[in-house]
Amino acid sequence: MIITRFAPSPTGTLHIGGVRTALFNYIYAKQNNGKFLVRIEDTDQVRSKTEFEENIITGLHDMGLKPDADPVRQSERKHLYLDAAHRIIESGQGYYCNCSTERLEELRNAQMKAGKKPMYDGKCRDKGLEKSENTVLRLKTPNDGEVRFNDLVRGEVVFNNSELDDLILLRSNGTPTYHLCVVVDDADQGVTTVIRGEDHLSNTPRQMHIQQALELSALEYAHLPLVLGENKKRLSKRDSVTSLDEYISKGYLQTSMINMLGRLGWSKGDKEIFYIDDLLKDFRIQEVQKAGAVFDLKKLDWINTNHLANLSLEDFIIQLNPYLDELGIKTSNRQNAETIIENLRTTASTLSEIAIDLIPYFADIKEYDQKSVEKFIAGSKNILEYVLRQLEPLDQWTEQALDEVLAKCQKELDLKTPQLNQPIRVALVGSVKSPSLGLTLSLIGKELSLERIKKGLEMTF
RNA sequence: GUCCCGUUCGUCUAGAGGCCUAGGACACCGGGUUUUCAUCCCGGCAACAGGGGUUCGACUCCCCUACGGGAUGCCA
Repeated sequence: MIITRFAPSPTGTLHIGGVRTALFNYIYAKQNNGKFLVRIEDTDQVRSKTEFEENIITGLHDMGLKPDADPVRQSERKHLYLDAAHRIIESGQGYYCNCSTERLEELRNAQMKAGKKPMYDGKCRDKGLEKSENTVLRLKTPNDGEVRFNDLVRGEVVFNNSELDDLILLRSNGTPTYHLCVVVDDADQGVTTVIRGEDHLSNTPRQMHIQQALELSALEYAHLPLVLGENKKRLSKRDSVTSLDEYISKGYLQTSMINMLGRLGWSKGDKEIFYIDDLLKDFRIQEVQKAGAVFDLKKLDWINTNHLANLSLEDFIIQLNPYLDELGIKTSNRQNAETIIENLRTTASTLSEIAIDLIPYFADIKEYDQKSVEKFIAGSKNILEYVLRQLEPLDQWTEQALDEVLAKCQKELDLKTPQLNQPIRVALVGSVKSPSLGLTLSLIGKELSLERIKKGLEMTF
């Protein structure tokens, strides 16, 4: 059975690159009737925070990437790593080293100066030192030969052992390092396929050596190209929005994020809109691009517009509600709330912006667009007064009736449509953004419409 | 510095030696529909990093250079 895993370290919130890695792991597992696991790599006690761990777990949950077992924490499995380290010592494949960090530093500098690759020179390799307070445990890495593996996205990858040094397995304080933990955990959890970021590519041969020392079977690998920011550099908080929760709070749908991330670095014909089921059916990890891919916010907007449009009204409202709540908007005070939302649902590409556009229909206008006021209201006293007089006696406040009144006004005042409509529109919603005028009036209702027009009148001269 | 990986329109990509006058999508620009906005429709702009090979023929294969990224930690 195929078992994949997503192994984040809780040193920050879940970012979109991580979501993509998790997504691909999830898809690959599901496509093979396998399991998708989550492992929290929290061995860095200084930087790891439980709040980040929670953020990651809820983020995965929000994305619908449900693990097939409860997440495990490396901090709770130390005994496994120490056990493994012990076996490596016993089998003579590791050794204690007491080289000081100063010596290592000097060594590195000297090697770089000489134009060589910096690596540990194996000074303590055959000394047979005993464990003591200032010794680390190193792995005896083969000096020659090569490691090769077949990467699902890159094809065959080869590393010369001569490029690899004896890496540290146990720190002098006795704690295990990342490489040991990863290898031990993957084996313990029965992981068969490691799908991770390209930044781990050169870690792979090291980990394979640990596997060999532990007599573990080799794994299948897929190294994903990195998600890049607009500057073509690795996505960083400095220059772009990286955190999943920021996208969620801006009002991008879960399905849009999945679509965007799944389509990033991969394609299927001319298709652009994918839901998780489409990905499960068509995605092939072998088809993902080898080069890094820029995360394009404009494209995300477009994708979200499409996903929003595909929602039923009922689902749309369910998705929208939290954003309305966020603005303190109550839709319960209007019996035609659904109709309003139905007619305004395409005003923007994110739920948070749509919620903002809905303010005039459910609450007081927060602010009038000054330009529109100057352009359309300021000099329209006569128009507004006239329309107000025509509207006041109207009993049938329906779109059709309103359109008729409007048409009549236009004829009698001898105005072009926008000349009549725009001033009224701005008075009604505070900007030039609204559905057709008759509809807008009917949505807002008689009482409030008249009130707004009177208020508009106060802005004229 | 050294090692590894990568390089098609601004962006995501199609392209596995002749199908390429390099296709699609987003963005952008123009036009149309719409009383405004959004939607929608039509059209346009725009790329094989550079140089050498191999071949009758190269975006596709090989080499070099350039550029970008990653690794080089008692971080993960």
